[in-house]
Amino acid sequence: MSGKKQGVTSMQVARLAGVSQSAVSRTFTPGASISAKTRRKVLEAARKLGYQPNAIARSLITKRSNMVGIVIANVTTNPFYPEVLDALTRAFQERGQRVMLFIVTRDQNLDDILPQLLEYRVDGILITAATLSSEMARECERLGVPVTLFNRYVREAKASWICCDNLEGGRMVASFLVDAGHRRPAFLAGSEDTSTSVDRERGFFEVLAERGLPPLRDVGNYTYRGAYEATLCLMNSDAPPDAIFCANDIMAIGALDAIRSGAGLRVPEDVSVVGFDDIPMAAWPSYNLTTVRQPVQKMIEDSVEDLISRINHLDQDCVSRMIPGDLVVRGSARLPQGISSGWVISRGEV
Amino acid sequence: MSGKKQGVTSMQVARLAGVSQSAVSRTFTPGASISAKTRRKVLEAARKLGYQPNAIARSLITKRSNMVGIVIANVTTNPFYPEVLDALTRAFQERGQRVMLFIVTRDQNLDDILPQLLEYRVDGILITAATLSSEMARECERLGVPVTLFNRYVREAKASWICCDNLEGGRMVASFLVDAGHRRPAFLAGSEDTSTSVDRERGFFEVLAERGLPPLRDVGNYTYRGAYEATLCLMNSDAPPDAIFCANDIMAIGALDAIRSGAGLRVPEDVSVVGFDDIPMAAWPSYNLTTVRQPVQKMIEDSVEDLISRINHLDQDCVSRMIPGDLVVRGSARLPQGISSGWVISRGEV
DNA sequence: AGTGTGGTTGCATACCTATGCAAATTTTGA
DNA sequence: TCAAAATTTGCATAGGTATGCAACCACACT
Repeated sequence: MSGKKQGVTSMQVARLAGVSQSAVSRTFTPGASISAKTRRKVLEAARKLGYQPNAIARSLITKRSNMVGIVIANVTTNPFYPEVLDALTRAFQERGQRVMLFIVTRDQNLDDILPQLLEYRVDGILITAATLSSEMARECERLGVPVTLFNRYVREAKASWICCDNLEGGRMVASFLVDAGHRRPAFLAGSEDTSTSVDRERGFFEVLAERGLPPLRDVGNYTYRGAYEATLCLMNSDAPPDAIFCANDIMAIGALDAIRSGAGLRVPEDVSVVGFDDIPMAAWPSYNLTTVRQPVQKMIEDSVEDLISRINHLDQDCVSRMIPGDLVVRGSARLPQGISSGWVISRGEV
Repeated sequence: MSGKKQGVTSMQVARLAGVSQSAVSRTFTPGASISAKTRRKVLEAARKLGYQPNAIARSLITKRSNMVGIVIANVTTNPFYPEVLDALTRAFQERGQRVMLFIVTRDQNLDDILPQLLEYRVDGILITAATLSSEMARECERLGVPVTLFNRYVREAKASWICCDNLEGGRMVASFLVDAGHRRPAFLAGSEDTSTSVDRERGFFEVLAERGLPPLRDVGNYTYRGAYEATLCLMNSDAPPDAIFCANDIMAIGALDAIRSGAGLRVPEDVSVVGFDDIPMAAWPSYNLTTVRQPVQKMIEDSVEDLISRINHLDQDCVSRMIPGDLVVRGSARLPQGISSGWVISRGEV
């Protein structure tokens, strides 16, 4: 604690400019009542002294920190989330909100994290790939801090959520595979305790059940390696699947590599592979992955819009929004009659 | 602006507990002089009211925000950086520093961004994959805000930097390839204006010049697709290279795919490929990439350590540290005599 | 000239907490 | 038991800004 930051204050600027501290404040407050002349004097003095308003002091008095908290998990394990973080952060930056970031491990308990955000009186909180206890939701509500969930949903808690329609996504893939003639499609789960994986699985098996097909499955823990090994295991079983639907793209890529290099089979001639997310890698020529595209841009826009809007109108209602994904048809899965590679199929078209 | 946050203040807690506001403050200030009995009364009252100290007000008076700014670029284009961001954020979290995040486009001008951090009186700033104008460096110094650069270095500016030894990394790769008998190794640059790419290239061509070999090169713009196309272009030229050293792993993977699927050649029999970073994908069986591993953990630790330490001792000197990377020998490049796949070669061993 | 009008300005205060200092209390030691 | 030492407590103030209010000013209009 040596050395001294001697910040320049509005008082010092006021003295140099020969005006009151109020005038300095008003100069830096858009829309405040200030004449062009004094404004000029203040700006001149501020420039000379290298003055910059103290956002901390401002927050204290306006009760608006202009900071939002972002809580995110899975940044390293799934390339989908860096994209999300990037887009979210930019969106908030553009709207004049600073971002206070917390990275948590998969579904780590947020009850230790949120208080750290609330301490700083963030104006709002956006939670991605993690979920919220109802006590914490109540706490945020009590403090008047709106919360928006991205890709998770909640029942009772007073919070908005914007979510890709994972159930319908799973259904689309199942229909697509069965229509293409597959009789033994398997599901490769991410982890048993994330709603995204669970919902994709449920939709998938719902349709298989309707078509009278058995529910094959294994777990890949959302990782390349986990999927690689699980796939080898599946393919070496007595009755191997003829198609694999993976809970995300990274696992689909792991499955694909396992089928080709590990098991020495061809994709999609011997086995079809379908993923979920549509990360940039999915389009790479060596994978050319058929997958469900999450409508990221739309989801981001809606989330940010909702949070900002509720920050400005604290009485506004929460939104609950399921956004459908599109099936992007590439080369890693056999095609049903009448569908060509390169198609993008939206919900209801199949 | 409707609805009211009526935050609970230390004053209200004090009244309920029948003590002074000072007592409340001291209860929440580690090491402050407070008896167990009053402490208990205060905590009880605080619990009843749902009180939580206001970090904003605290920052105002202590002149310590306990926030650090992280500025980062390339989060989406290079999987190396999400890893870095993740590790950095966790490290700061563990040390009780909140993270204020700014994501910028590649080498966007930071002169617009940093003032936004300084407004909030962050205790320190860490800059990754972007660089700092000397005016801004001076500004930060004037305000007593230490700055640390991660993977960039600066000459005159008063800032610490921790950087992978890119020059030496380039030299290692060149020696390795030439020793393996390559006569026409090419360099695939990231972008012309980032020091990482420039230094890797310089080290690479230094050694080639010493060995009397010509400097082949092209540019891949740090992306998979850019590398894919540039590689095809190289391989279709009159005198194609017999090895390609790429400025990062993502490009190396693009090059690899281009050589195999695009040009129909074998790796490493026809062409060797070497990358830089050692992202997780590099170890995937289908790529099995020989690459230079950046000592991420060490770099992270050093950076965070330096910044925190300089926050606590503002007069402390800045550090300038080049950390050597290791050559991780896998299967994408032909081997020199006496070296087997699976080796990790540190600087000086070749 | 007088009155009214709209725009500026400064004063004083509030935001919420931490902390130096002196007073008050408890603990220690003989 | 009493004085001295050690600990705890409350008072008052500071930190840097925004803003309601009343005073002020310039100007136009009658």
